[in-house]
Amino acid sequence: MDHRSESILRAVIEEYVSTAVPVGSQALVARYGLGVSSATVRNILADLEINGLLTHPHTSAGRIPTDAGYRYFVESVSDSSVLPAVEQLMIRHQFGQVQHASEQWFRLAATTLAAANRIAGLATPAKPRAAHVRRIDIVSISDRLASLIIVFREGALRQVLVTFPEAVEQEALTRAAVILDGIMAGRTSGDAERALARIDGDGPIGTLVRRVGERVIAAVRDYDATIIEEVFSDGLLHVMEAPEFERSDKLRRVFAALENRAYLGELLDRVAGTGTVQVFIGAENAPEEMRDVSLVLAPYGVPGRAVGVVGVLGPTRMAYPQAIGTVRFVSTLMNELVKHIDA
Amino acid sequence: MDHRSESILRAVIEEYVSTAVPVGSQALVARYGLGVSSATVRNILADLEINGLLTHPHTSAGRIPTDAGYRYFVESVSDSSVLPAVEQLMIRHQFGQVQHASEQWFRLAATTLAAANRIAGLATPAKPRAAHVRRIDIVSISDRLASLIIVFREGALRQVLVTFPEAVEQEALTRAAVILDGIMAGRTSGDAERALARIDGDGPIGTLVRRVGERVIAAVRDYDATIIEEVFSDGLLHVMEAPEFERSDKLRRVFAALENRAYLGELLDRVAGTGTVQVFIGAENAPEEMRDVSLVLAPYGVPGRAVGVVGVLGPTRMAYPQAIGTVRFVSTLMNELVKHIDA
DNA sequence: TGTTGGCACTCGCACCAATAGAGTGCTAAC
DNA sequence: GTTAGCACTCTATTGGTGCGAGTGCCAACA
Repeated sequence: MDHRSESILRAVIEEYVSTAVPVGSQALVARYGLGVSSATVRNILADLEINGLLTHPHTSAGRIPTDAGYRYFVESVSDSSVLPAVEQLMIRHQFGQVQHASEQWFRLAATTLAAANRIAGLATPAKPRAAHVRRIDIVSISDRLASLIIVFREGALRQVLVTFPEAVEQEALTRAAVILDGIMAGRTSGDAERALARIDGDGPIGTLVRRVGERVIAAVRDYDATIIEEVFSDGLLHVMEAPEFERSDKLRRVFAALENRAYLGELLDRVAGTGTVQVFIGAENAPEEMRDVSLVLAPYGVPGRAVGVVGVLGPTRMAYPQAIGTVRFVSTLMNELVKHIDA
Repeated sequence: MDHRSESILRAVIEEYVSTAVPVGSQALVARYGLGVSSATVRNILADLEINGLLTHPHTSAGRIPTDAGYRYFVESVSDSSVLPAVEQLMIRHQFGQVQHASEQWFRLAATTLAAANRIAGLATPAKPRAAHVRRIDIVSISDRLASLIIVFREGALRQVLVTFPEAVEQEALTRAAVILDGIMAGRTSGDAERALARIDGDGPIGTLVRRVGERVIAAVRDYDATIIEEVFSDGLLHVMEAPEFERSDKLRRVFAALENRAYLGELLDRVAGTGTVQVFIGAENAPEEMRDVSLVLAPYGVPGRAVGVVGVLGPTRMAYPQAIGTVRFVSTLMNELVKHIDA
């Protein structure tokens, strides 16, 4: 494509992203020093429309970018979008504050992305395909009730209540925990199950170990089966403020679609496969409800082991370069953080 | 107040709650067999308006309830609103499914309340004023990094990362954990701090215990300082669908006010003090942004120890009797659940 | 051949007036 | 105390009008 056409497309997108108003030929020559008359710009706009990069709400309105237009734009700038050093420093500082509270990382990632782009920020904890148990602990709560705590190698934690048919002492629980810890630490659910099957001994401890062991395996399997453990999000209000969603129920459907995590899980797979920032624009999203929003997502974590995703969600009319820059930066930060844990 | 006036007020509220349209005298006589003419009803409506229970959007419109009208209505019915047995059974069944996963209780409570009332459901975990440590565990992650896990008597869990200046073996960590567990179990942050101060011994284990102990105390203090640990919510979409919020930004402000937990913390205090279902209608809410919504809240937990709150948030035009019934029921369920844990 | 000024044309939007309809408040009769 | 009747008020809707923004096209020009 023509260099001039390209810069006009760029100008249209820039203008439309910031004003949300269809942009006409006169506005372009007035606000962007193009060195040509509005008539020439009109011809070029018409060409861009024929090529499917722009469209018209109605005959006498200015142009707005199509999904394909945004796509072309994103392809042409994505590599060059780097976050300014000042902002990098600010974000890095915030993450420094919470580096010891791992459950806060995701919340902060979502909040940071939301605040930096004034749209919705998303983050999911890194989750492995097959979790490895790192530690098992059992805490007595009352005679017949105990709390089983499973720590995964990837840093996640699960707490399960276990009831017993008769009273069990903490001491017995501790011994059972030590045994289970011994046979299950470092194992996946399948390995742990096989190891548990080899345990024999009919004494009370043996029974206890088997009973609790089954619960451990069930919990690990359950964790494995969960595609996305949790979606931390922030700044959904920002998206509500966008004029395209102000008086419509489209956004409600987007939220509803987001609560069902199937699509996000699918995207996670695709993003994890590439290992870099990916942009999904409007109708490129499979679910009907997502056709009016765009997602900018990046994976983090250790490929092949635990992987999570961070990103933003906003109207297709979104400042893509900035979004790509912040998402890329936050994903590298998250990478640094989880690298230490998933050793 | 007159019995007839009261039943007309009731009819106005019932009608307005279900239609969201100001209700006129003719609609009342047509749909509710009042046995009087519309002119009589008009006189009564005028009286109710003088008493401040109803109001007028404009001269030629029907009546809508004021906050005071809802308040009067709620006072007159709140005791009698009990959830039908069928619904009780369904909800009880759902809670049965997750009885072993305590972190899911709050999520389920919010979801249940939202679904049953088609408005937003809220739930906060029960949190004590001064937390007691039940168990301390330390899991080595790498040479100089470990995960410190604190289990509170009330069932909550905190995970903190701890770094060390030099390499530390898991064995040393385990010994430190046993010592810390011994001196801190059953203690509040203050007690634990005093107990830690009495520990001496300059050996590597002593240093380790002090180092980790400080982190434990910081974490417990941090937990104590948190008024509300987390607000689980569901069904905010339902509220967005209400016609009064469909094309306005009021709801955005409500959400924003809710994210700042100060007001919810204040309400928690007030609700916990009474021990029963409380209703906060429209302008009875202190924050400006909350003037257009009502809250129906109930405490659960052990008064004086850990207390949490469950409830619903919706437009002032809300089916109060049903909301009160479900909130009361869910709070008793939550009571049963936590009773076992906070022993 | 590409660029430009000019101009007719289209369409949305804001504005205005007229009208229908819902509902009230008041009065007089029962 | 209740009711029918009626004038009155206010909203929401409808249809018509004019304005302005912006396009598309054409003819002239470099």
